[in-house]
Amino acid sequence: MIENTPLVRKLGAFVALSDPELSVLASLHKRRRTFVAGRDLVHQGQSDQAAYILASGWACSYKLLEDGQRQIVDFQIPGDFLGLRSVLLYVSDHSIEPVTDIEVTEIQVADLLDAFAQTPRLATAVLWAASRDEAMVVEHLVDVGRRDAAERMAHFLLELGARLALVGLGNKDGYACPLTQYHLADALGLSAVHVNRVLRQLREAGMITFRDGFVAFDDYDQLVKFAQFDPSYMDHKGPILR
Amino acid sequence: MIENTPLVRKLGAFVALSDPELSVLASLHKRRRTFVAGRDLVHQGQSDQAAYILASGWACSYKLLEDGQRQIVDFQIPGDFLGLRSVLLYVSDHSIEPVTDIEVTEIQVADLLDAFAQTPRLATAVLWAASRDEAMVVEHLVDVGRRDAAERMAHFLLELGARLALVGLGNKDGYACPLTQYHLADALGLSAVHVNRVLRQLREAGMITFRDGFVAFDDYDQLVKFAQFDPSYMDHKGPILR
DNA sequence: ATGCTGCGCTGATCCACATCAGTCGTCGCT
DNA sequence: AGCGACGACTGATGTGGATCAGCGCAGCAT
Repeated sequence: MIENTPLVRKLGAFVALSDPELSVLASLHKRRRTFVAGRDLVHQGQSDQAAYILASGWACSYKLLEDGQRQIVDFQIPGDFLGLRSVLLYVSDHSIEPVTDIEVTEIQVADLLDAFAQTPRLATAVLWAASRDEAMVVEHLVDVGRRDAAERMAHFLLELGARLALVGLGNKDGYACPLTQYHLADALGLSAVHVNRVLRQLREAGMITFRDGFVAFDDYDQLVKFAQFDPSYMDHKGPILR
Repeated sequence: MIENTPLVRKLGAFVALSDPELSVLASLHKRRRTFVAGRDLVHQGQSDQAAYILASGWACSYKLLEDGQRQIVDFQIPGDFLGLRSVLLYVSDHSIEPVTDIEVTEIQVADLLDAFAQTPRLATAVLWAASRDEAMVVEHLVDVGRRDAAERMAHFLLELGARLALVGLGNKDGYACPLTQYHLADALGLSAVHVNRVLRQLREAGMITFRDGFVAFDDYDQLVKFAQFDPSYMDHKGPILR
């Protein structure tokens, strides 16, 4: 029996993968590595040959500006690719930092591309996963461009919750969240001070509590309404492509 | 001889495609269609089976919020896919509006996926193109999240110029640009009023002139420095994968 | 010739959010 | 027990950019 990794679960939501396809996928899982929180895996500008799949823990990808500001682009949770884009574009346009200690499996790109030749449906599945990642970045862009601080925070925490729920790490009550307020600030284009204020507002409004590494949805429905959150694009019940 | 479309030129920058591969690609180009400026091709929430490749003209993809605000996510220029993500995710999470009258060729997704099976390198090339699009959205996110209005405008217009230069529609002097100040406002998360002010500042600083449907880089080097623009990620001289 | 509409442009006012300058509580270390 | 590091938290002050209100000009229709 082929192991049920977070990645397999994720891709399986899009294409129904056959046993041979699953075994090709499993054969990609090479060297297992661990990284400690805070020490970058990938640096902006670095050329690398390997990508990773996150097995446990959280990471974030970000871009640094010359003046020292940073913008966190996305957080990665178990089952997500790390640095796939860096490898495809040959030079990394961003850095990746583990938020917690993390475990990953390394993938050689050459192997991945070979696998596409053997099982084209895998290529389709990976393309789908990449599209899904892009959709997340797009939603994040809307957050930062067009929502005020409170809506932005609410929407962002809801979306993170929806993603975590997909891999069994959260539900409508909340989820464990190792992020600091500084992470939220860098992700949402706010100052840490303002993040704190906004979190207090949301807490006092009875909608959400962010405390002690845990996000609690105190009133999920009100929150969804307030943030204009539309979870439809992650609502697939089964594989789209059979 | 296989025709040299903008798409072929773009994908060719990443993978050196063989003649059989090129002919598979050419066979995808089905029905040719035109759309008039301002009338949406794709609506948020719509489920569709076809994607398009833009042959001429400009389009933009955007998301609408309930309160009527909109965030333009990206502009598409000749050679770019339209609605590929919509199709892969099955439901479109965004709308697409032609900025000018446009010509497109329609692609059935089923055909595209079949083509992957015949020529896996094509799958790799499309995955690369999708990654490149994502990189652009990421850069856009950094613009909106962490740059002030003037830097944001400068960086954005530079990036657009770099993309257009890749397909022969611009150079370091400038490019033809059909966007209104409202488009810029919706893309950059600013009000149209402020866009106008910022454009005046940049013009008076002798860096860039946006006027009469034309963007002129008055002092390219100063502009690059001011915007902290790093064009490296579009600097490929030839195919990466042979 | 006379509006009308779309786009570019401008000054005045206001508010959301950044910045500054701290306090407090909780760890882990010596 | 004492110290330093870190994260959460707060009020005072300043500012970038939105909003409002309005003008000028072109192209187009009547």
